[in-house]
Amino acid sequence: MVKYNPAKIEKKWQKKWYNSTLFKAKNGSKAKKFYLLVEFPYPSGDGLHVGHCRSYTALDIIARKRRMQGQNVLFPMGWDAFGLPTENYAIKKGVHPSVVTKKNTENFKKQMKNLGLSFDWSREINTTDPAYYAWTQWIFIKLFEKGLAYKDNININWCPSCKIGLANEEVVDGKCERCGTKVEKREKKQWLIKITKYADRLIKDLDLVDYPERVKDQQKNWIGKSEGAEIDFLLNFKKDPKLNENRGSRGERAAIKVFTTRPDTIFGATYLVLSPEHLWVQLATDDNHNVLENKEEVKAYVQSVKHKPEIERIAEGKEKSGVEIKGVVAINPATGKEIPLFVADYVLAQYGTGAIMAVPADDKRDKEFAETYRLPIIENYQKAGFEDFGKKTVNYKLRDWVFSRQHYWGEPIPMIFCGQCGWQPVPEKDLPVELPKVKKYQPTDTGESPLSAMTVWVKAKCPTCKGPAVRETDTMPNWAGSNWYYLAYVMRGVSNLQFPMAKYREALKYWMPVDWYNGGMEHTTLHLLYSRFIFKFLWDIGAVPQSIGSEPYKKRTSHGVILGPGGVKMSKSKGNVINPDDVVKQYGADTLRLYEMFMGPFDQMIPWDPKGIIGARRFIEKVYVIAHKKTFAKKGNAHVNTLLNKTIKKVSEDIEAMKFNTAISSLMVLVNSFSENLEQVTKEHIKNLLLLISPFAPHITEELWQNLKYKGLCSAQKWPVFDKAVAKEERVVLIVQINGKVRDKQVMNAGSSQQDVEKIVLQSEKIKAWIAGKEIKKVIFVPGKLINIVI
RNA sequence: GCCGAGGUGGCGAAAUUGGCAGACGCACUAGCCUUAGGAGCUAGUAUUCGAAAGAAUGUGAGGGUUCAACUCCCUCCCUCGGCACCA
Repeated sequence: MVKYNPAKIEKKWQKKWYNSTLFKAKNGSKAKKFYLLVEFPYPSGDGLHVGHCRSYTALDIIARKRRMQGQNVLFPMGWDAFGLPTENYAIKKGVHPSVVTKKNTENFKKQMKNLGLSFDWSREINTTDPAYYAWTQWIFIKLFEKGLAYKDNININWCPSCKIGLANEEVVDGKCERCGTKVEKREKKQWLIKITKYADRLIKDLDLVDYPERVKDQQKNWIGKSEGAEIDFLLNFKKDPKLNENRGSRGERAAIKVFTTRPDTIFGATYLVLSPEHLWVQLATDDNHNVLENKEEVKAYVQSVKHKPEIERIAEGKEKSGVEIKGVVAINPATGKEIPLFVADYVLAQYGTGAIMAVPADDKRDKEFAETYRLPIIENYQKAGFEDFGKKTVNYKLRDWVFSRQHYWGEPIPMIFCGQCGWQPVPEKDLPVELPKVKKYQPTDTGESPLSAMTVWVKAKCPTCKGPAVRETDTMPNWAGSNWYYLAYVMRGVSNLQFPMAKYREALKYWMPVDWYNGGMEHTTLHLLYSRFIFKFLWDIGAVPQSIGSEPYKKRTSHGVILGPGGVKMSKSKGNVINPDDVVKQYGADTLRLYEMFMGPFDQMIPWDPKGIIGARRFIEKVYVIAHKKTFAKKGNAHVNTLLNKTIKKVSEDIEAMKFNTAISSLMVLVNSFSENLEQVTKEHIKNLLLLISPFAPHITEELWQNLKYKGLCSAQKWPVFDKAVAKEERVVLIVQINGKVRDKQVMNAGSSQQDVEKIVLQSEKIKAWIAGKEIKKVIFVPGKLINIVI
């Protein structure tokens, strides 16, 4: 017998597959469509990670099985290639980022092919391809046209090391997600996208999709909807009582508006707190006003907060700080009593109205503050009706999405600024706005994008008045390209992403929405939320057909992270990174695939066990030996027949439920049983075994399929069908319990009645000994399973 | 603090309309085979007692429901993930 040589076998079959149309999705096919998507990678210089292999293999198994079941499967792959590591590498080595990207994507693709992944490479996409980002820019323009993209001077999270503005999502523990440097506050004009306008729908429409509960919960939590009321607290100016006579244009008195989710606690409100950034505080402390008794003190406090880094402001266990605003008091509308005003940084400017009514008896933070500043705490106060005071309103934690980056390696924001006409979008016919070649990729010290140094490129004509104008030099964040990539795969099946959108209507109608989308939990409040939002927007403006619904992904699953041996995180610095190339070289791709699927539950974090992988290799070799047996039985062993049928059911169901570990374990049980009953194994048995294993270990099964002189590719065969009649066991082991404890086992016919079972059981010596001298109180009988005698 | 997931042998784990706890794999032990083994084959492997048959105990802790609980209910502890001065 020839020895199992994965290196040779695997190359051979990969060549056959990738030169065929086996993995190609067919536009307009009558077969049931199945759009299976796995998050496309950022092609880093490190190459594929074993974690990539795990989720790709998992979905590959599903894709292969569904194809065998006759479905028209779209299983595409591409590259999310804009990003900082590539840019940093380019800066260091002086190579253009596009050159680095090309090298990296080629390596990734080669590695994926080495694993035998059944991607439809004819639809490959790359977010850095100008034909691709023309659309990313087009979407931005649509957002602008609908008033959902705007430029505003905001306090941004600034990483002094990367010299880049960060979105809230990119700040972890007050530090830059990428480099770990402490994030500072910096005021800067930035493009923002109004995702907040979609907050409510992004929560509500979660009811329409099949996502894991933890994903839904995390998104809801992140959006953070809370219902409450806005209540006006009238002001009483003590220092300058004349102001109390002043009325606004509609005759109203000056008041502070607060937001609360508990208007019923208003009788317990003993003071108000305004955030340092509150507009009223700014006005009251400016040069034109003189209503406060301690203007300088308040001003100094506001200044001190402004320069405090974010981490210090939110530091855990930090004592609350603030100052009283003297010379003005507020009137509690419920009690009519005067209460003091404070400015304190524990109240956030961005949330609600930037001001709160403090109820120290009911709120932990207010209590802390009240205790520090010796403010009255009313323990037992009258509860108000929810709607007795104020106006009902809703607030969200979600903020608008900061969409500007001061970097080179990203999509240029397709906007032109004209002194006469203001911000104007680049006309569609001029898309894409291509990234110009620059000499230096470094961000500038002023925080401007490197593109700003390209004076020739920056100069532009205003699309509206044709006067002199300048281009926007900021680029988009690296989430921009992945907002719509699931549409790009569909479009690639029609043309190479040419305009206009109308071209793709039929294809989109056929393929969308994505039937099953797998990705990482770390994207739940980032990419997954962003892309849902952008899809809803495109749906709203009719860019995609209405018939496909307002959610891009029908079903979402997520994979667990692979940890290094011993359960620690894999990282270069710890030196515990497993390189899939090495594993393929040593054991073969089929072994790697099997092991990664067998190591544990797919959605769970799991440590790599360098020894464990040998089990997967042994399994393949066992199959190899069995399939090379010289003669086959004519008639199969009844037990083996039954087991095979049960395994067909188990494997089919387990693949759909992503219980790959138990699917493989049942295949191992089957193979072990084949080995034990080798004389009674038929060719048909082996054929079915190969079909069942083929999605998991596609190379070896092709080879054995060919050796057995079967026609065509194993991967192109029909998936075996479970036969209920054959799967039925005739003889079963019946458990005999006394008082709920197992005392005996009896083999008998599956359909035996209680009387028959009792007769047999009561004759057994073991049972006789147990019941001797005792009275039988009760007998519980579960047909085909168990009998329990209570004595 | 809030939300979510989880806790089972030496290790990864399996078992859910409540019905044999530990399937499958790794590791380990003994034996066989081999010039050799980091290869292969056979047997064993939760704990305690026992030569064995067998018995008792056992799924984070404690209580409860039930003929029967890893599974359901109550109280508590621990680990991991996410969010967090969001009023």
